[in-house]
Amino acid sequence: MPSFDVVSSRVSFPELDAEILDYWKERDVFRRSVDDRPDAPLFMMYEGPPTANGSPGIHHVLARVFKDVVSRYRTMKGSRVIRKGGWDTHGLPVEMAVEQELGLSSKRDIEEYGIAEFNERCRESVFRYVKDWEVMTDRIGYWVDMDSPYVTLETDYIETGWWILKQLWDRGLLYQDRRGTPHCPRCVSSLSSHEVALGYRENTPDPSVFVKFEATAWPGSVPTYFLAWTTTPWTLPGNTALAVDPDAEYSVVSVTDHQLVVATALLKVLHDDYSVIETRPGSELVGHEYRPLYDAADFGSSIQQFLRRDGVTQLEDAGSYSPRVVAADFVSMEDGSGIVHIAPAFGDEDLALGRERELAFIQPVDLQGIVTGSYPFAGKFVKDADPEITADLESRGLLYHQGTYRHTYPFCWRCDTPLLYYAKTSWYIRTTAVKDRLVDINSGINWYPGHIREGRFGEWLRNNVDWAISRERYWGTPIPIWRCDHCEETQCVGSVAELAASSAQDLNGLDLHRPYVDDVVWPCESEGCDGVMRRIPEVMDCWFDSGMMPYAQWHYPFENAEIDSDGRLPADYICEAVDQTRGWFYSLHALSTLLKDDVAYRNVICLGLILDGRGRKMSKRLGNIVEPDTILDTHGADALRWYLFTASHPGEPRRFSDRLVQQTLRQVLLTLWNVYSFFTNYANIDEFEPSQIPEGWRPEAELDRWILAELNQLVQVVDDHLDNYNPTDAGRRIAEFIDVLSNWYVRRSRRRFWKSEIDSDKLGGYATLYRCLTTVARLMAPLAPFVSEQMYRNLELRYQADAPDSVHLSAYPVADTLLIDRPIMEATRLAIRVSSMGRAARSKAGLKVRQPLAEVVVKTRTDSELEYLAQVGPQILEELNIKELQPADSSGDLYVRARELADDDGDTVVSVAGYSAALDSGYMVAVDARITSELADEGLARELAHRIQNLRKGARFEITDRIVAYYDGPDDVARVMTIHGDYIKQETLSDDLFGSVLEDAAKSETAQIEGMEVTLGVRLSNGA
RNA sequence: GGGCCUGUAGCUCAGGCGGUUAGAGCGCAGUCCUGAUAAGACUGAGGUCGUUGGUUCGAGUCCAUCCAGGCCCA
Repeated sequence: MPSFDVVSSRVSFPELDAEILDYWKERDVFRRSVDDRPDAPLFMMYEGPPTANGSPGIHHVLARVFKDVVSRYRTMKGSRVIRKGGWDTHGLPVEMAVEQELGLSSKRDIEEYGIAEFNERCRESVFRYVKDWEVMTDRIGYWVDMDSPYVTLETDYIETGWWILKQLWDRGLLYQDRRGTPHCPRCVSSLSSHEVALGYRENTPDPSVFVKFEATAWPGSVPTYFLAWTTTPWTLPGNTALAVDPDAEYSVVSVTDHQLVVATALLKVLHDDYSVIETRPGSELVGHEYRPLYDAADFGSSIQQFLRRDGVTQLEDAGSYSPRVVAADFVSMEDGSGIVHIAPAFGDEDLALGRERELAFIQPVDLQGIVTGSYPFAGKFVKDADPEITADLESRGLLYHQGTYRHTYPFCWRCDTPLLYYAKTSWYIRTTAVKDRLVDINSGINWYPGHIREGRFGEWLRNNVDWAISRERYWGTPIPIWRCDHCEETQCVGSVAELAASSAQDLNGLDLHRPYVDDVVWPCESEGCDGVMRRIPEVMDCWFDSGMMPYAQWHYPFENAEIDSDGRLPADYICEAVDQTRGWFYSLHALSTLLKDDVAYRNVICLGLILDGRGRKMSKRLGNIVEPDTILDTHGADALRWYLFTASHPGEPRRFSDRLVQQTLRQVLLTLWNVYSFFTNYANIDEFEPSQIPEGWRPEAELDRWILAELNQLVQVVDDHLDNYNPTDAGRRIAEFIDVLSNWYVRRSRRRFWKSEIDSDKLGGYATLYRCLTTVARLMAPLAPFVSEQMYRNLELRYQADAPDSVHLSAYPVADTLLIDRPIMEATRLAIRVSSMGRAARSKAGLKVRQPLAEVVVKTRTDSELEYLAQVGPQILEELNIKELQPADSSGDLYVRARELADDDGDTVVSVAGYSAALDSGYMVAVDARITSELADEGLARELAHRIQNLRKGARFEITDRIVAYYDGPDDVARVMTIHGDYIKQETLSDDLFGSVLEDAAKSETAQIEGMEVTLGVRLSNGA
């Protein structure tokens, strides 16, 4: 019975993945990795909930594997890692998709279709791709609790949200206000500042118009106009004032037959000839009245006005208005004309100024962005009305100039409609009340990369504005505020029980969504009021939903009130892409600051965006999302994971490339696999078992001491990197180790394993390689969970009955620092370098490695390296196939002459005194290029042995089969076959070499060797 | 306009505190090695280390400026 399962060098990683997935499922490994250690320290990972209304892309895989690697590492380090899956199910994106499917295009359509039915469709749609997500999650080896995920639409989840809002309400942090709010006319909803942040688009063209407002009582007989600038002509019908800087100087200039008033500093905007008539400060313009461009009374728009009574400013109906010039402190002297068009119905600054100066308020546009009233351009969408307004003004001589202005303008992050600023009431959370705490608490968060903390995120927090949380939509967490329809009575409801009590109804089983929750009403209890308490129509921003997951996933505080103290708050670790800075990272942080005055997460990896092959951001909208399935089916999960971890540091953006995944596979995973396969093949031949390694065994052979030194240093470094949330450098270091393990350790050790007897040297080799493979398997388990599991099971588990049955339940390796032998590491590095240079020297002189040479002269950079050279000389000689090594110093004749011949720029190989010498950075490796006839014979012997080996291989003999070889060729061949017969026999496991042609050879060939025609043939030996 | 990040070979990326001639992988051309390897080694072509200044005996590295790109914000 073989010691280990036979490992073929040909491996299908996708098939291996499937086998391992079955194993995990069978043994319930993931659940046990959490549940079987109730007393272990807790490590909390929060899953940022994805929306499952679309299939997952490669960028989702990126985030998920970075979440997984940390969780698996912490598990192996002994923590109990809680990670509950979650689904984000509410919000505009969901509504958008359903609207599209149903062919609805407005809120009116939705209401005609029916809110109940519409929301039912939304509910269905968000689980449509859950299966795809589960399959992907499983397939990439992301361990997360998908059996009991939190779901933002569930009653318990919503109830926690209500509780939170009630807390804020009681503290006066939840309020309603009329503001100039970014508003999407297609979605007919306002957006929060962080949603706006998601949709800025640069270089957006907008009209740039300079408009003339005619002053009505300007002294003198020449018509005089105030020149104002705007990029939104559609707001002009809403104009009720012009603002000037009272301290700036304004000029009155004469142009053809009229006069214009412009800030002196901005006279450069005038294109025509003009002459300055007079100048006066802005303060002297204040109070001047002018004729409105469109008198609201003539076009059917209602006129209201801000009036201050007893210190309270309110809007009241008015029959007419007289627009005038007012002073403001925000008038720019950078662009425009220094006179700012004010429309309180739109911009936030305009609205504030309207209140302050008791201006008129005219709203000629509805919430869908359609111009109302009887304007010539009524019924048009505002952006379409722009050119018509401009043309109309031009025909009336009120347009001074028009052009195009390119600037960065916000668009709806989901539907790409340009946003309008629109004065309306919304609900806000007063985050500005805790702004300092937001900033302070952030300084205690460990950000990767570190610059995010003070940079992007810190900057964002320092510019914090109140969080607009209401959405005039349908599918979302309903805002739990009930209001009397007659009086001012308002109640914020903090739980379902409270709602039941207030409404005196049994609400068991009530769907808290609209429209059902809207049906819960009760009589107003205010004295003498006969009104009815009804819920306000708005639902919550879906970012609020995701931000409250630390509490809502446990239905806190209705259940699990102990999370405050049991380690489940806050998270130890979260990880999402950088676009969540204003999204989830913020909503978690804001709510945690408000509710707990503490961090929501201690460590966070902020991933760069994943780009497509052309460097563009991947998004559903562009349709350039890479499907993970194809990659997984061809290269396997470990290759994809490894690539994602190591291709670039997590914070950097990365282009995704299938080619590079394949490269990773070959270079790292296949190389390791081949070492593994090599080991098991030979261990099986020799019936090596780990139990044969003596207790307290220490490596003796130089190579063994070297690779174990490298291994233990690797353990230290990798552990340190992973402890610092850096899988990238951890993976890169492991890959470097695999490279030297394969290309130096195994290469140099092969002959030790070929020996037929098993001695202590060979046993040392097995012990060493066994330790390397088992240690690497554990080290890389968090990164490549599949291949490491397979190696662990075959190498360790079958020999340790009491070992955990999964590598992911085993302990992370600990370095044996006593084995980290620095001198031997440096010596071997020197051997590798000298060998490489020696090969260069041979190659340049056309001396193939199979041809033995007499001597190599090595000059090192420093004297201390000469000692190393003595130590590793035999390795170098064997590697280079040379008889003797001669050390040299900088005064050596050969070195001096080589230096003279070499150009002083760059590496070079020169030919000097019969030697071929490679020079590099103060080193020289010179090989004696002279080949004696003895050396030539030896070279031929090696060549013949090599040919026979190839025939063995071609005949598909077993590695251990003994054979008989036949040859036919010139005398030289016969001579060498005789002189070096023993060597050739030993190398090729031949019992006999016959100088004739074998007719029925298992394999034979006739070839040109060193200019001679030689025929070789092999067959299995029947003797021995 | 402001903030943060990035700029090194055709591509993907390394280059602690400033220090001899700036590296690796992939790709291309050629040679070699191989009884673990789907691999590996060597050679060649390919670099104004984004630009321009500065500090220094010495700058890919530190400072400033500008340019380009990305993300974010006004």
